[in-house]
Amino acid sequence: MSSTYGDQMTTIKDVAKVANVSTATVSRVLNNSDKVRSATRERVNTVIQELNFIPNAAAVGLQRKKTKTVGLIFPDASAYCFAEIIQGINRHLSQNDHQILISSAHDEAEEIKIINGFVRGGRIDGLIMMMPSANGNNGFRIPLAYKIPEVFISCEINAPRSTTILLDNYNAATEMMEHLSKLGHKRIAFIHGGEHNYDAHERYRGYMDGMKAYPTDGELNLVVMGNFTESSGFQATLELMKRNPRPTAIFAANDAMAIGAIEAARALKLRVPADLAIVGFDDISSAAYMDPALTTVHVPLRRLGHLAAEAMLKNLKTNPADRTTEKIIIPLQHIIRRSCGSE
Amino acid sequence: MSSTYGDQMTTIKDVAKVANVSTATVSRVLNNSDKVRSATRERVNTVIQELNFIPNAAAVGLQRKKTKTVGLIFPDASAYCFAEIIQGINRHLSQNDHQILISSAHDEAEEIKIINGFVRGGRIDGLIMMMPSANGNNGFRIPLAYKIPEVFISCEINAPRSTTILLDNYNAATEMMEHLSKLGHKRIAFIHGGEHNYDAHERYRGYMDGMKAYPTDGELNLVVMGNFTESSGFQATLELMKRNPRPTAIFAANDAMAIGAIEAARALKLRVPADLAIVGFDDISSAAYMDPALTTVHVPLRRLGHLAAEAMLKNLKTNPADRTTEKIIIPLQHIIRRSCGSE
DNA sequence: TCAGAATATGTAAGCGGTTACATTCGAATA
DNA sequence: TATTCGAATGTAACCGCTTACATATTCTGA
Repeated sequence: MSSTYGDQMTTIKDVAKVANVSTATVSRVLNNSDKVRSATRERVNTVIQELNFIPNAAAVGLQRKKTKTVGLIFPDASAYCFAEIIQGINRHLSQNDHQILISSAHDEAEEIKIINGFVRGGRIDGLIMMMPSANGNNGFRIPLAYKIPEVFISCEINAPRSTTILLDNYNAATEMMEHLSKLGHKRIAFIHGGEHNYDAHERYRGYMDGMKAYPTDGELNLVVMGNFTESSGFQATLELMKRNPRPTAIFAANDAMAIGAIEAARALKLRVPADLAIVGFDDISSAAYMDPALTTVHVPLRRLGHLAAEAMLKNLKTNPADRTTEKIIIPLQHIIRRSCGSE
Repeated sequence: MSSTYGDQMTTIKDVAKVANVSTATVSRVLNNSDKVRSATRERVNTVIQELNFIPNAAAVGLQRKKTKTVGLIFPDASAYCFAEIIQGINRHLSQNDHQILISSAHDEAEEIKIINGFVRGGRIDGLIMMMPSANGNNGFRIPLAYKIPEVFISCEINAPRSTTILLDNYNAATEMMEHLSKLGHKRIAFIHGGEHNYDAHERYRGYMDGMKAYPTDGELNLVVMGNFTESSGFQATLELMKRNPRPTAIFAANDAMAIGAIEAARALKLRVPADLAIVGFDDISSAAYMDPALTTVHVPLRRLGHLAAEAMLKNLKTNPADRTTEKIIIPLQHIIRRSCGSE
C-alpha cells in the first residue's frame, strides 16, 4: 500500500537539496527567525514555492510540542445552534493559523474519554468546551490538570486559569419578565429547557426572580419542564393550559419551545398574544417569520464563537503561570415582536 | 515556558522502564500485533493503565504516515443543517478511532488553501467535503491529485475513485410536483435557493420537469431566485404575488424560504393553503409547528453524515488502486402536512 | 540432555522537522 | 595583507514512536 500522502510528499530535505543549503537553513527561513542572508532566504523561498512545500505537521508537532490545533467538544444533542458558534470559532482561529479538532460527546464519560485522548495524545494545544450541562452543581468534574488553556462556553466549571464565556441569560430573562409584567401579566408560566442545562437554568433563575420582583396573582407554580424541542414546548403548553386560572403569558427557555407553544395555543383556539402571550429565547432565524412574530432574546452566536477563539489564542500565547481566570459575560438584547402583545 | 503537555507527558520510554521491557515490546502490545508473551503483555498493559499512557499522535503519525484524522470542509454560509451532518459523521468516525479536523471556507480560493494545508501538511488521511456550490458546471476545480480518499456531500465533482453522497432531490421534487398537480394546481411557482447550489439546482430541475410533465396554464415563468433564508422567501413571494394571474402554489427550495413565504402570504392576507399552497424542502424541526404545518420533504441529515463516514472508513481501508468511484443517492420521502391543502 | 527450531524480546535506524553548537565566511580593522 | 569577530550556515542530536533485523529465550524431539 502506498503512502498516504500520495507518494510525493515533499520534505525539507528536498527543498534543501534544490536550494543548495542545509535543512537547518530551510527551517530558519520557514520560521523566519534568525539571521538568514536575504539572498539565501529568497532562493529558499522560491524553491519552497516551486515544490509547493508545506512542513509536515507531525514532524513539527513532535519537535515543538505544539500542534496548532484546538480541540472543540460539543454536546451530541441539540444541534441547533452549534454550527454558528463553530463558524465563529473557526473563522478567527483559522485566520490565526490554528486548526480545530472537533468531537461531540453525549455524556460525561464519553466526554472525558475524548478529552483524555486529545490531551494525552498530544493532539491539541488548547480545549474549547461547549457543555451546557456540565456545571458544578451536578457533579460534573473534568480532570483539569492538563495545563493547557481551557475555554468553557455556557458552563460554570470554575477551573482556575480558564476562560469562561457566558451569555447574560439571567438579566435578559429578568428584563423579559419586566417587560411582560409591564404589559400587565400576573400569571406568567415558564417552560424550562432542562435542569442541568446552564443556559436553561439561568433563564429559569431570571424568571423566578422576576416572579418575585413583579406583582403576581399570589403564590404560583407555573414552571414545567421541557427539553428545548418544539414538541416539548407544545406538550408543556397543553399542560399549562389545564391550570385554572390559566397563565396569561408563557416564557419559553428557547425559541423552538416557544414555537411549539404557539402551535399548542392554536390547537387550543387561543389567540396569541390576545389570549396568551408567548416569548422565547435565542432569536433563531425563523422567529421573525412566525405568526405572530416571536418576541425573544437575541443571542449572538457567531460573536460567542469569536470571543472563545480570541480567548483561546490569547491564552495560548501567555505563559501558563501568567494565565488568569476570566469570565466573559455577553450582554443580551431582547427583540420585541408581536407574540408578547406589546404592539 | 513549560511544555504544552503540562510537564508530565508520559512516553513509551517511561512505560518501558517501569515494565522492564524495551520500547519495542511496549509498541508491540500497543498495536497488539506480533507475538508478545501474554505475561509480558499483561504486565505492560498494567503499566500503561497506571501511567495513563496514550501514545503521542505526532510521533505515531510521523512514523506511520497516518493521522487517523479526517478533514471536513463545510461552507461558511448557511449553517442551518451542518451541525447534524457533522454529528452523524463524528459519531461513526469516533467509534472507529478517527478524529475530525474541521474547517469552513467561504469561497473556492480559501477552500483550496485549507485543503492544501491539510493535505500537504500531512494532517489528514482523508477528506470529506460539503460544498453544495462546488459543482462541475461552475468551473470549480479542486486539485485532486492528493490520492487520499475523498467523500463529497451534495456536490458533483466526479473525481475518480471518490465517493459522492447525494440526496435524491430531483425525484423528491418531481414527486412533490405530482402531488401539487394532483391537487389541481396549474400555476406552481418555485423559489430557487441559488444557481450554484447543487441541492437547489436539482430541486429546480425536478420542478421544471414537473412543470413539463403535468398540466399547466400555458407557458409560465414562475421561478424566482432566493438564497435559502426566510427573508429571501418572503421577498420572493411578494414578488410572485404580483403576477397576474397569480400562482396558486409555491414550491420553495427549502423550509426556511417556505416559512418566509407563509409569512408573506399572511402579510398579503392570503390564506394558506386555501388561496395559496406552500411547500418546502428539508423538514426542519419546526416545520411541523408552523401554521399551517408545512408540507415538505424529509432530509435525513444524521444518516447522510453516517453514510459519509462509512464511505470514508471503507476507502481508508482499501488500497488506493482498488478504490472505486461511487455515488450514493439517498432516497427522500415527502411529508404531507397542511400547507399544501391536501387535507 | 542438548541441538535446532520457533518464538519472544532487544537494538538501533529512521520518520521530518528544529535547534544547540560548531564551523565557515566575509567585512572591518590594524 | 593578515587578523579578528560577528553573521551566516552547516552538523548532528533529538522529539516519541515503529519496525527490520539481531539476539536471546523457550520449546521441541531425539
